[in-house]
Amino acid sequence: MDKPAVRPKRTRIQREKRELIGEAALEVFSQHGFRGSTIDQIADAAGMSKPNLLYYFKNKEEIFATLIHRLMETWLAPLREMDAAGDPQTEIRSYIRRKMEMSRDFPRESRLFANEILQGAPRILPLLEGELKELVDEKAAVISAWMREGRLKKSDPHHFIFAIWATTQHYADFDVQVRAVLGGKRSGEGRFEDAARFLEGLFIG
Amino acid sequence: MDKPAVRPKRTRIQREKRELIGEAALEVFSQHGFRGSTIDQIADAAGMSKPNLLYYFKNKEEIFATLIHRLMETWLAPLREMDAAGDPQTEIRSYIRRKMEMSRDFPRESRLFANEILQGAPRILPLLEGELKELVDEKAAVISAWMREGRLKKSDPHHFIFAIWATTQHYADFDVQVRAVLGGKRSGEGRFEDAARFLEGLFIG
DNA sequence: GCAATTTTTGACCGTTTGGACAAACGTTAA
DNA sequence: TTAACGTTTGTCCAAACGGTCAAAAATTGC
Repeated sequence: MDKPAVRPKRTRIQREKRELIGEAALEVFSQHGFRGSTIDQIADAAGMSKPNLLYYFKNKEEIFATLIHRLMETWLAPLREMDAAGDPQTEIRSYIRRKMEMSRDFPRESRLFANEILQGAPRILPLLEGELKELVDEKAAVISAWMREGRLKKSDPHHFIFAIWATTQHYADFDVQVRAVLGGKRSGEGRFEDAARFLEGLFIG
Repeated sequence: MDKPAVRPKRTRIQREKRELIGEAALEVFSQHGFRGSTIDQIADAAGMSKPNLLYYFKNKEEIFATLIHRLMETWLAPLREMDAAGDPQTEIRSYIRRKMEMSRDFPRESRLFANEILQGAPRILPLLEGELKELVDEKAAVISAWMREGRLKKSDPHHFIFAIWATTQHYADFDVQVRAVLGGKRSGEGRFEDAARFLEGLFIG
């Protein structure tokens, strides 16, 4: 209905600059949230002037929307990879590993996403109710089958998936708290490894 | 050092109005975050004019700080109640229940807290590194003892606690997503009950 | 009833912010 | 050389915002 009829043709510079702005915006937005970030901050982080930035994105909203929509793909990839034909334990373990790696390697993306959901998901609610729900329902069915076959401990598959999301993303979104509680000693980079091992035990063991 | 030397004496009206403002501010802050909220919005929600509100709180920051510090008490209470002398299974189950009830009954508080942590906990970092860390270390030791005695499945007690936080708070903080994924049918109020049962099975079963 | 005190408000101010715009600058190719 | 096109910037504006202030209104204590 209201999709962009034509994909705008972009020059090399436009592609590069939009990419550069996206990176800068991710940095800023993930730290201060949408309302807490200013176009000037993003422009500074991207090393350009505000009007110049607005030459590439028509407004602040569009920068944010572009970012979060691009992010959604990356975000769902690990769940997509879960293979019904594989071994349940291995599949779950891999899923947890991948999600944990994302928390470790892309904490800004995780926080950006968390922020959007916390505010009520104003920009991506349709995606959650559509694409995401479909994917989760599909994978929940897979997990459910595994449970019926006695290859995985029985429980509610939807809440099972929620629990994996919650626990893995916790290490990105609540990182400050995790580090504060673990204290200097154990809050080195090893904490992600420890957490991953713990979660495997929790969800599989 | 820099503590308020004297607790300011407050009239009945001051106590009532500060309470009223707190309630309004919780509503607004939990929806839009600190920077996304305006004093006018809070004043409106409290049914008073902006200057009037600023007669009770010297600025926006003070409203927020008051809220979040008051919240911390409530937030830690359930963990405080965990009793080393009790039965491990019962204690863990009660803890999960209480945390789940808080997500159901005080989602605004949960989101306010999540927001603060996401932004790097600028106002409560000392509390996290002090009071919270001490409490968690203490309870982790209790859990650890239970595990050593073979009364609870062995795992890392700190990550065990994190996992309970993450999963229970998920149902408040990511409520929109949970409801979107569960869809109309199963996203009624029963979802908290379902989740609580699932989590008991996960952490105890 | 009245003076002292507390509470409330309208008007106001300086700053920040998102965004517009036209003019300048740079690049390319006929 | 010059026309065409893409890129960059300085300047500007209106709205939103946090916060002040003096004065009016309400309440309280005697």
